[in-house]
Amino acid sequence: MNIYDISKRAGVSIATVSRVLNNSSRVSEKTRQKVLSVMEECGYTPNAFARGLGLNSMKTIGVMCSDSSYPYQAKAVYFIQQQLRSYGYDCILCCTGDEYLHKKEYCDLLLTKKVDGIILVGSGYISQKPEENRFITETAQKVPVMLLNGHVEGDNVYCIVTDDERSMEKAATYLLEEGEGQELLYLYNALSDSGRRKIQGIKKACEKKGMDPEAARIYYFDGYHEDIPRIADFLHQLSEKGINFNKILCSDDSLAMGALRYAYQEKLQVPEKLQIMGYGNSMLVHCCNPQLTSVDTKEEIMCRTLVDTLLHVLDGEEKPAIQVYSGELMLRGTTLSRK
Amino acid sequence: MNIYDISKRAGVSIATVSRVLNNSSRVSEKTRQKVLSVMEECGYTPNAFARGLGLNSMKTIGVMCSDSSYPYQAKAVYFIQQQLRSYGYDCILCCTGDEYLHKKEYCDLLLTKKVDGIILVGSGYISQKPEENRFITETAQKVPVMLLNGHVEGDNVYCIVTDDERSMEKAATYLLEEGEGQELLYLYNALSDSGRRKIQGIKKACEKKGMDPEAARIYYFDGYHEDIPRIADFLHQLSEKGINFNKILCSDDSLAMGALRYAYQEKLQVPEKLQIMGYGNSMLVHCCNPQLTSVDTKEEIMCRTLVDTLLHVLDGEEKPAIQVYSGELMLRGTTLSRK
DNA sequence: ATGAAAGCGCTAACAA
DNA sequence: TTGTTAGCGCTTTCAT
Repeated sequence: MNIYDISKRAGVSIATVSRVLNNSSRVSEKTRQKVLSVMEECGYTPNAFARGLGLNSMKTIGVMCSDSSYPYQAKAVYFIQQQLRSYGYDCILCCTGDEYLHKKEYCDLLLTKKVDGIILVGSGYISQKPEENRFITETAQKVPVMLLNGHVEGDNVYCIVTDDERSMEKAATYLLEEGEGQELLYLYNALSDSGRRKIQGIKKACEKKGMDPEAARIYYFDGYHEDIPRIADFLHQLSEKGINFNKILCSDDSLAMGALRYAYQEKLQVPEKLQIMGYGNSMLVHCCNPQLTSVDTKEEIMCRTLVDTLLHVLDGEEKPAIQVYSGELMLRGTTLSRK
Repeated sequence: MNIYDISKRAGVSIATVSRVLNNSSRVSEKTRQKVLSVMEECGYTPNAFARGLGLNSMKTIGVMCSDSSYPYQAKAVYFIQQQLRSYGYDCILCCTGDEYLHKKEYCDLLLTKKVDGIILVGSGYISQKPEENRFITETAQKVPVMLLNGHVEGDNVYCIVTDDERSMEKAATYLLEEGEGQELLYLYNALSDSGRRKIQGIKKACEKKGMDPEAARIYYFDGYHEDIPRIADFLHQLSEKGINFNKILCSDDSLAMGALRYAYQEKLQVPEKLQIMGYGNSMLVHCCNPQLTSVDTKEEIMCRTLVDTLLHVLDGEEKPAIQVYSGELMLRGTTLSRK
């Protein structure tokens, strides 16, 4: 069943059928109805490949992330997919891992598949080495590239980012001001673009409190973010080494889960003896006792904006290259509350 | 840049170029090298749409799930995507929600997009009403349909399932045998196919212990699985109503998080006063104190098997219609350990 | 408003 | 082993 069959049965030419298919206005209402009813009768659906060949688009967007099972990315992928569908677009999902070459290869793969645009989820796609970001601007010469939480300058590249530096600065400032002492430890496990911005925020907060930002207790946990027991161990080792802290700020809620486990193992009361703060405001904040203070990064609205922006760009409209959202501190039981 | 350009520059016909593209053995090594080098030079990649039109396939698989941000589904989608890619296939992700019509519509949409196969993630795709499962068998007349944790009979439908009934029976039996009394409460929040099998397992365990399976304390939490505070409230209300329990078995780890919150709010010591068991063995098991006893459902191996099976089917091989995996009890701190 | 016909870039049957 | 050629099912230009 193809366009010829329909045209015969409807007593028109294939051109007319095609026009109906593409909602052209240059078809009389009468013939349009006739053609539509024949299509209905036959249960006809146009061949997507042939259509793609003619239109040079199959209305699909490539969505890349390092690992879509990570809570943040999982949410992002979900929101993006939903929003794309509302515009009639589908998404091809690619989990690239963290290696530069894989990222680049997947990008090329998606171009080969002739997607209409590419979305990079997470700041892991931005490197400090400019040459490792070139694949993004190069890709953008073919299709619009959208970055969620990453920033790179280039034609046809659009960035939707959280103001991680300011958000982390706010979070750290809060902790430094609450409770006794300023033994703040910052724990992170991603060396990404946003990871670096977060660290800047921490240092800024320290500086403003008259502390030496270079002496800030900033530690990198080199392991899988879901490996809660190892995170706890890591903190234990730091403490064994004589590093003092009574406040832990984490780059991610799951790291904070490790911090809570550490507190439990060491029988440190939270928040009296140890304050803990996460980042992301994921479902994990409710999975612990007391509940976790965290920073809400407005993920859903960011994803919707990202997709809206992309679709406007595909429509040829002008759009801002960067759109920044601010994080919001969600105070809960793992931190002391302001008197 | 197309196949004609390449053929001209390489001094061969387009048929030969096409053969090289498709790894045909009917090309001399010399011309193959010549053609390949020209392709390389020109940075040529074949047009995927034209290729799809000719081959009637673009090597894409449709992956449907209700909400890819739910931890179980997020993991499944990730494993499936990775395994598909290792075979050179890509996946189009669709989040359908729970409504029957949406599921059916997405299925049709994927067929329209001419995917080579469809994977349904989660038992939510199976209804008790046979007419609501018909879209699956109908779809299977066009492309192979794979079910992860759902079971339906039909040509070209392949099911990879956890033995939820036996697994839940094992879990419930364990709880009934440990500690004082048999006040076991079963909490679930999905009325899906596997949800029903789990309940059967609970009843069976009760029966074998000489209890009336119809009197079993089986409760449905009608809410979002991530809404931990509401789950805790729900348990509180049950207890207010005079329903006694000192053991809670949950259909899902996130429900168990709610149970732990409840215990915390009521100051019930876990596991001494209240034993809690989850299902799924997700990262959440490490996010609480004590750590959560749960049932490991072998998600990764199931997903790999699913994709392997699909690819063999696409190759025309014969494959079993059902493959069943057993769950494994992972004992941790929220349950009493066997003496 | 409608139709004829020339692509789009590839595959594959058939011929050589 | 290689080339010729007829599709695949659609879009779109150019007539009418």
